[in-house]
Formats: sequence, structure tokens, C-alpha cells
Amino acid sequence: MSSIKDVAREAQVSIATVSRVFNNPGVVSDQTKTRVYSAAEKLKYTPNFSAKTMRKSIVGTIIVMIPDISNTFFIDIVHGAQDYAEMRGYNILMGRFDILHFDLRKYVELVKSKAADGIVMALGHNRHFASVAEAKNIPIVTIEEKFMENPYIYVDNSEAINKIVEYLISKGRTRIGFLGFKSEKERLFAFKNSITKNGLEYDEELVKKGDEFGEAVYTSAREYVETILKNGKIPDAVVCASDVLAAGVIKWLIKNGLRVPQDVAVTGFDNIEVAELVHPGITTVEQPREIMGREAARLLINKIEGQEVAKKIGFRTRIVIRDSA
Amino acid sequence: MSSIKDVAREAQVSIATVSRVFNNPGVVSDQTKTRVYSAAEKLKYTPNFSAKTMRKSIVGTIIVMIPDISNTFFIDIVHGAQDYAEMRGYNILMGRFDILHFDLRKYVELVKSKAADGIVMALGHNRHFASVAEAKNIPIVTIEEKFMENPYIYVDNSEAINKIVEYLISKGRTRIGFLGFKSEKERLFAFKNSITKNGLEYDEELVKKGDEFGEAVYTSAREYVETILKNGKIPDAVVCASDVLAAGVIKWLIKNGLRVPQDVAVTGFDNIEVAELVHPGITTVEQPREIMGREAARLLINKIEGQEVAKKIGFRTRIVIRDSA
DNA sequence: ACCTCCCTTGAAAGCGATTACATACATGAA
DNA sequence: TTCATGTATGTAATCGCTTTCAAGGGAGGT
Repeated sequence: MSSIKDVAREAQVSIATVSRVFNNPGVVSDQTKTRVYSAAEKLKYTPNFSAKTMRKSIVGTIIVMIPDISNTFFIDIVHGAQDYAEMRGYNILMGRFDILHFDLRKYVELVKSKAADGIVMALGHNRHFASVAEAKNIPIVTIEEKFMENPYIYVDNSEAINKIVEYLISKGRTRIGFLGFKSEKERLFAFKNSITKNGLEYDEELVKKGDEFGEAVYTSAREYVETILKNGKIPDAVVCASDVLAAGVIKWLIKNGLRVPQDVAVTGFDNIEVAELVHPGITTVEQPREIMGREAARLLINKIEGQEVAKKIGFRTRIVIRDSA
Repeated sequence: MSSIKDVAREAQVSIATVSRVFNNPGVVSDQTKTRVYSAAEKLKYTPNFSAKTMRKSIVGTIIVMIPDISNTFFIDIVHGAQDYAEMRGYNILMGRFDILHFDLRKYVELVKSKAADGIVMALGHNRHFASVAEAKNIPIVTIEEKFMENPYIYVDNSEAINKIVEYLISKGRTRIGFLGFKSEKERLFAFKNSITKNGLEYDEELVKKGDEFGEAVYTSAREYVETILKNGKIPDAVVCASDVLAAGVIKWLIKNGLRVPQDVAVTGFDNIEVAELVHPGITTVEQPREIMGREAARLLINKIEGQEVAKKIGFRTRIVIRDSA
């Protein structure tokens, strides 16, 4: 690889001039610029990234961390962040964390060693990770999670659940069940509130806290269906805290001879691809995932570049009506 | 941020010694080591990444490029690559490309500027991108795609399709249709071969080349179903080149009153989450995605580190039988 | 003709590390 | 005691680039 020195020699100018041609072309004469450009082209010169960032305080790379699950929900967030980051001239370093044994230190280290400038954490429903003392003083933005004093992006889960419940009620459903997550309380809480607020009875037996990730999700859905079948108390609608859960519930209801939505309406949450693909299509809540990713990246980059940023940014959700409810 | 110089001063040693403590601790005395460690701790010293890589020839970052679509297929590949890369001390820089207007240059530039060491491209079925002259002489490994003279990872599509076809035949299906991709010929070709080889008639009217990505996939599936319905020639089985296509076909068949698999069996390809989630579950072909990602990373890192690597590595597929066929 | 001022360019310091080479000291062999 | 050897550490060059400071030279003003 040829360096700035080689180009300088080839163009018969100093290395300072070569540097200027690429970083501050305005100050150098046209004639010199031409010479430098053609020398650079001839030698296939590409400025060395490390050398450059060693002199600058900003690297131009941000880390986006998502849980170690394959879920398009998180991918959209990454995409959104990436689009925005690219616009601002930043690259994305993919971080990944094990939802149960989460070690943030590695990534904090990456930022401290100036391999990256900051971190976006898309946490979903993970409440397991501990605070990391080292994580102080490095730029972090989280999504759907508050982490220390850092800015975060969130959606109004209560409002979303309430919208879903009221939609079901407007369709004449009165015995509404809920399948949520073990480690996420907000949606269940919102569900309970919404049910009582609307004058319905909150029935513990129609409510279950399932698993959030991996194969266990399917199992949770199946168990939920088996339970209500065994209890003989069949709800006329089930609100699920994710589309994957909803798809599972639909599948097992149908397998057991129930019709969706005629016998039981089912709603999801997230509006990922699955919601469109299954039959019947899932009525669900859409969160602006790409935009949330963008905004997280925006906050982070602004923070990295020393600007004041908002403490938090909230987004509203939107109900997507399909055939399942 | 404190630098090696600060630590040296604090520990009353030279910077060379500090560097040795972190890179080659064997040669420095225990006493000195202790002094340096505590000085480093006190000053919260973290070695600067750029400064380090400026002296080394290897950066420790590889780029993994996947199409700009949300598909768990590619995510698993990234995960596999990431696991392996981490083991070897490398980070993953997420690349992303627009499946239609693909510009490799940006990422090639990243490698040339030594922001990363090499590229893994998971191409799926994209045949659109042009060769990039600049991409010569940089370490690249592709998945499911041959790109210039670079090593690649592949699966035996013909064998997979043949296995699926023969499975269907063994279940008594004789009028088998195919829904493939516009830009991928291999699977269609394999299908045609398999059909004739097994003494069945290859019927153009039961074959369609659909879209591969995004919303257009659903449309392709719907159009396929509409076409066969309109023609009045209903196959008793449909082989689809992806699970998403298969899910779409199942959905539209059911909507039109046909039963899956009783009236029409449907098979997919990939074994992504969707195959498990929909009802009926999709019988499909599984590719070892994570392992493919791992192997790609392994080849790439070996190449980066100057070892000889295989020209290509093939994987066999496995049929996953569910209810749709 | 002389002095400013601006435009362009070069020289050199410095970013934070690694590492080849040199040096100092202790140890054991002769 | 002397010398060779090995161990621990320091000195300084170097990686490739940015940036400050200085300087050369032409243009314009007086």
C-alpha cells in the first residue's frame, strides 16, 4: 500500500500538501491539485484510517448492540441506525449480546480504546443486565430501555395495548386474555389497566407470562392454548405481547379446531414480517422500528460530536388491522 | 484519556516497558509489572486502538455484508461469522447492500484504508452486482455466490431440490409445480432435472419465477396461486425456492378454499423461523446457516493472516419435515 | 521603489503506540 | 578475579497522517 509519502514524492510536493488536497482542497492551487490527484490515482493511494483517526478525536464508528436472537424486529433497528449513520459518515460495528449472560464490558472497552465512538443498545425486553461502572462517560443511547443516565428511545406501550384492547371491545369481544413476557411488566400492567378501565373483568386464568426469545416462545404459546383448553375457559380474544407469540397461539388454536378470528381473535405486537405471512394475517401494533433506529443513531452521534441531546424520545404506535381480529 | 506516556510516568518506567507489560508480559519482571498495572488502573488507561493498528498490519475487524432485507436467513449467517470472529479476536463491521443497486466500492474502500481487514459477502441469490476492479487484492469470501477468484461457501442446491422432489413423489404426488426466483437459475434447473429424471412431466404452466425480496415476494406467491387457479390446472404439490414464498402460497391456497397438504402439498427452502410458525408448518430444506457464516469467517481470517485457504467449501442440506407436505 | 497582505507551500512537531537495538546489571563458569 | 551469558529496561526510530508555524513570492497601494 502506498502512503502519503509516496504520493508526495510522485507529485513532487510535500506531504502536507497532499494531506491538504484531500482534507482542505480549497487552499491549494488547481495546478498542484491536479498533480496530486493524478499521482494518487497512479499509486492507488487510499488514506490510512488509523493514522487519520489517531490525530482526530472522532473515529467515525458506532456500535449497535442487539440481542443474540434472530428477530427481524432488531434488524430493522440496525437498518435505521445504519442509514442515518452512513449519512453522517459513520460506520456500524455490530455488537451482539447474550440476553441472559450479558457482558457489556467488551464493547465499552472498544469505545475506550477508540475503536468506536459510542454505543446504541436495542434492548427489547431485557432487564437482566447490570450497570457497568466503566460505562460511565462513554456515549450510549438505548432503545426501549433506560440505562443509567443515558438518553433513550421508547414507545408508549400502555397506549398501544389500550388501543388494541379497545379495538377488540369495539368488535364485541368481552373475555380477553393476555400472553406476555416473563421479564417485561409494562405491557401486562397496561393490559390490566385497560381491561378494568373499560369495565371488563380481569381474569388471572386467561393471563400468562411466556418466554421472550428462541424456541421457548413457541412452547409458551402452546402451553397457553393448552391451559385455556384444559380450564375450559376459552377467551374470545387474546392479546399477545409479540407477533411470534401471536402466530404460535393462532397455530395451536387452529390445530385444536378453533377458528381465528371467529371463535378467538388474536392480536400481536411489533408488526414483523410474520404478521403478514401467516394465515390469518395478524392484527398487530406497529412500532416505527427503522425510525427508532435512526433516532437512536442521531442522538448518539450528536452526543459524540458534543451537542446537547434530548433525554428521551418517545414514539407512538399504530394498529395494523388484518384478519386475526 | 490517559496515554501510555502517562502510565509510564506514573509507574516510573519507560513507555517501552508499559507496552511490554500489555503485549509481552513474559519479559518484564514481576515487580515492574505490578507497578505498571496499578498505574494503569489508577489512570484508567486503555491502549489506543488506532495507534496500535497503525504499527500492526492487521486491524482485527472484518466486514460482513448482507442484503438490505430483513430476513433471519442472513442474520444467522452474521451470528455464525460473529461467533467465530470473536474467538479469533476480530470484530464485525456490518455492511449492507441494496440488492438492486449494489455498490461494493464503499466497503472495498474501508478495507483499503485499513478500517477493516476483509469482507464476507452473503449474497443470497443476487446476480446483479458488477465486478469491481478495486476489489482485487483484498481478502473477500462469499457465501452462495462465486465472486471473481475468491473462496466461497455454498450448498448443493441440486441435491436439495432433488431430495424434496423425491420426497413428494414418495408421498404419491405427481403433478408438481415450482415457484422460484427471477434471478436464480440453479434451483429451477435442479427442479427440471429432478422432475424428468424421475419420469414425471415438466409442465411450464406450473412453474413461475417470482421475486426474491421485500413485499414483491407476497405478490409473487399470490400471483402464482391465482394463475394456477385461473388455468384450472391445480398441482398436487408446489416446491418453493424459499420459506417466505411457501408461506405466501399456503396462505393464498387456504384463502381460496384449498387444503394444505391434502389438496396441495407445499415445500419451502431455508428453514427460517416462519417455517415453524405458520400453520401448517412448512416442510423445507435446512441449510446450516450459522456454520456457513462461521466457515466464511474462518476462511477470511485465515486468508487475512496469510494462510492458504480452500477455494470453496460445500455443505449438504437436510430436509425438515413438517405438516405442509 | 518599498511595504503590506494574501496565496501557496514546506518544514517539523506530534498523535500513541511497537520494536529493533543498546545498555546495565546480575549470575555462573573458568 | 574475569569474562561470557542472560535478564530487565531504556532509547529512539517508525508507522501515516494532520496541523501549526514560517517563509517565499506576487499583487496592489503609496
